[in-house]
Amino acid sequence: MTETARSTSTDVARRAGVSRATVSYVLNGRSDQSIPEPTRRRVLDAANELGYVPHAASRALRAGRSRLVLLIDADVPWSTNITDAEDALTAVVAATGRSLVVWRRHGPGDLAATLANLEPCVAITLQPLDVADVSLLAGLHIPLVTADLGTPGADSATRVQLEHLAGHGHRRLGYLTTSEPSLQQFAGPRTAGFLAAAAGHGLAAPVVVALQGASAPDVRDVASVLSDWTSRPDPVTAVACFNDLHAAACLAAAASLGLTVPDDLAVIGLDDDDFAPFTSPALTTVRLQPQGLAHHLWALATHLLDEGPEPDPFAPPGRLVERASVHRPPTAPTERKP
Amino acid sequence: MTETARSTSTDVARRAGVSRATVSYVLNGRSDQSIPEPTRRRVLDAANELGYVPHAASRALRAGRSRLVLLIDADVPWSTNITDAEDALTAVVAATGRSLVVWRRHGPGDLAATLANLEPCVAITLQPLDVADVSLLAGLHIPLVTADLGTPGADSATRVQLEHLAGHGHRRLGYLTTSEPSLQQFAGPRTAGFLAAAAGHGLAAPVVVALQGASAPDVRDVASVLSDWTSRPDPVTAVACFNDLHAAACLAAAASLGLTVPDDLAVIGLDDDDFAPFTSPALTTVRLQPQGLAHHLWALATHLLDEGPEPDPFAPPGRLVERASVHRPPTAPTERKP
DNA sequence: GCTCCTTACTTACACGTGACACTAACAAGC
DNA sequence: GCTTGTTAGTGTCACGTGTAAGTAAGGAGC
Repeated sequence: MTETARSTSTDVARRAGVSRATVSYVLNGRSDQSIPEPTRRRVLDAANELGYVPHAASRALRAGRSRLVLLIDADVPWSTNITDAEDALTAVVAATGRSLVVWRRHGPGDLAATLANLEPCVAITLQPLDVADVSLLAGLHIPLVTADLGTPGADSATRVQLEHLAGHGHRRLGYLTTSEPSLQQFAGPRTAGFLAAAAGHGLAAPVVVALQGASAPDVRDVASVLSDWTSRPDPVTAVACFNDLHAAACLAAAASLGLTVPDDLAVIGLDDDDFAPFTSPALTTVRLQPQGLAHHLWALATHLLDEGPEPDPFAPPGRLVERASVHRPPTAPTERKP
Repeated sequence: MTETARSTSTDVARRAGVSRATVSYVLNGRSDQSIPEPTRRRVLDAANELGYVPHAASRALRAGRSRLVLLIDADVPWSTNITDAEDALTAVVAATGRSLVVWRRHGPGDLAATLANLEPCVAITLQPLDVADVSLLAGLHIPLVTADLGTPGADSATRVQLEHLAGHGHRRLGYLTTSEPSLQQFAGPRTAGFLAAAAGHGLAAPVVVALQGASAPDVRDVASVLSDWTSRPDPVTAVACFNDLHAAACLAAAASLGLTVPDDLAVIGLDDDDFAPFTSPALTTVRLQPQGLAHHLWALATHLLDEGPEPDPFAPPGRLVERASVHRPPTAPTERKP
């Protein structure tokens, strides 16, 4: 196999015996141009035989917009839900002929450099950017789609947490969350949603504690919180957590205090991470369904791009995954997945 | 603020009172062109005032190569090590003025579509692609860098696992891995590395079992394996696992069988995932150091691109993270991180 | 005064695509 | 036979950049 050059639309035109314009009309399937079937076929065959693929950069230059969609990920710890959301978004975007690529920001100054290399694209972010970044995008005329998860009621998953605990008779609740700045975008609405749901069920306001720690809290810190909560006059009997990692820390802390889960203390997580079946006891948690979020985000994007209709506000629904950390299951705490 | 158009090098030239070529020479810092300081300064000031950023698509068209590096990720479950490797690679690539973007493949046919949208770029993959994909890249003249982790001795992390177990007196070992096809690229070398290290230490060949399961194995399957291993005439006293998720399943299975870890059975993982401190007992594991891998990959890339020197083969080193699943720590099994 | 060399630029092309405007050939209408 | 309309195309420009080739001005050499 010799060193062959990339074939261009000029090569296709020459091989099909037509002009380059005709090639463009055929391959872009324009209906306002009359192209007889034999010619159309000649062009298509030539393109196939040459393995012609339009040059992305050239096309982006001409169109003023590339077919890339940049997902700007914050530098936060991963969870199943984030990768699920990414996968769903990848599929949705691919269905429109575009491609989603993910960029994890590394420092504050990197965004400008990255955009300079991607430029005529579309950007999506799962958490709000600060003012400087937004004006950066505006200066380059890059449309930005933001998942506004901060709207009231946006986090219905915490309602699922609360309803499960309340349904099992727990009246005095604790909420364990994080004080990590980069996670506040998620932590804020979740805490608010949990408190609102508790109020809606006529429960006393849950006690909330936010612990530091870049990805996970320290077990000793959690133990001291639990020790405090369970030794009150009206002891906390159930703890809902910001995510599964916090819940796992909570289980470890309970064990170190000699508390039995779920009898002395119920614990519920959020995310359904891969390790959730393997904690002791196996973690009851709530799984988000990010496929809907992906469709919502892309609807927002098309609204910005092609003037599609503005989509309704959207709250990703949560699905309860019942294991053994809120109440004892009828059988052994091991599980068999489908 | 009015709707202003993107500024181009023509705008900069007009504002500085020079031709577009001069602008290009100044901004690209060409040393073979003589540009007096006052002119240089006028151009730089004009570019700053207009917020000029070169158009990425146009530049890629002209240069025949974009400044994007595409990391092709397989559709495998995440671990701390993969995201660490991505982050390190992002930093290394950014230091060269290029940008790394990540694409998670979703189906077999998607690669062609994605490349058509990115085209004049560079591709990096952490696991080998099949023949069709490689020829696809070749047809589009996209350089491909592959991390060849399958070379002998490439997985030194398993040697760390073995040495820790052997150092604590374990002579009869089990190795628990996965039969999942998409993970074989990692599983194969790891198993081979563990067996080789065991032979090197004069131990009997470890018993190996590969379980199915897309991300994690089923606890009952693991329990039946452990039950078998521990009831032999020469019972297995320590188990090394493919990753931390398998190790967590192993701990849960041991608990369900009434085995005490580490007294009845030692368990060691690989990855140091975020949840590892929270298992019961806290998981002893091995953390890979992917920063070195990132540098190695980029050295391979520059070798392909600019004819830099070919780098030496590289094996990412593993670092032992000692917790409580191989031997009892002197104090309580909770831990405080720095 | 003429050539030769350097300095400080400018003009013009190429990269590959998409699309508007134009045209040659031919049939229909009267 | 002339206009009008349709069919099946083609010629050419624009997108924004990087750079090779060209050129006008000014001084040195004789």
